[in-house]
Amino acid sequence: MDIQLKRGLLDVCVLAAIKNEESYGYKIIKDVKPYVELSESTLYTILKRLETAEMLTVRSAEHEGRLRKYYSITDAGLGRIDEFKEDWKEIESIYQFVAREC
Amino acid sequence: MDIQLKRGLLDVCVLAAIKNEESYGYKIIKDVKPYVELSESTLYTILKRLETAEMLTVRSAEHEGRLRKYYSITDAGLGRIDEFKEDWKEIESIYQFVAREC
DNA sequence: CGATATACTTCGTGATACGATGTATATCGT
DNA sequence: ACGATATACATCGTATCACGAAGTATATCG
Repeated sequence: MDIQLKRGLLDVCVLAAIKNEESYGYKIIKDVKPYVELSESTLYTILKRLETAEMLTVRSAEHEGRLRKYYSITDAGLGRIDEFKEDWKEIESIYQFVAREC
Repeated sequence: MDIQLKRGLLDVCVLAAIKNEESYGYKIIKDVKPYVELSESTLYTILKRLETAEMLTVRSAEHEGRLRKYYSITDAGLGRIDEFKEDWKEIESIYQFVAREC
């Protein structure tokens, strides 16, 4: 998919991936993969950004000798998803405008 | 609407605005306005980019003493719109993923 | 005659997706 | 026993891009 099109979709995809239960980097990538391709460098950039924006919280825990950082969504994160749903109406009308035959 | 979300949508909106008949900057902004807000500086950047990518062609003509640059879509431009329609299927599935309740 | 609309242009800035690269451990197959 | 692969997180540099600000210039309307 077009890179530019992914912008604005990725943040919200990551939030959706931790919406129901906390998750960690590698799992998020796998969960999101069926919908969008997401590289590790991109994901960790996004996670840091969302953390700064207080849309998620982090806790570190050891899992089988390896460190894992578990991410949980906050109310602000849930609010971000709601905003996206609002924006979706506009996006759909844009699609109609672009795809219309005449 | 979220700026990041607009990326990838704007190019295609501009192409859609000249899809059926040639148009010019000021008119494109007005035609697209009901769907997305688009500033002049953004539009002219986009027009230049699309021209470089050979998705549109330009001709200059005088109109009531003022210069106007008329833009027409090319086959590559029409192809770009088709690509967007393809991407749309993915975008919709992303929306389902993000907006699902569970 | 000033405000507003039309019309195009350039510059600088901030946001951001991604490839490349690096570190480190666990598991699986042969 | 050992190499490949999967798991897991991190950093850096680059290219792309939307936008506000500011500028130039003419036409129209009240």
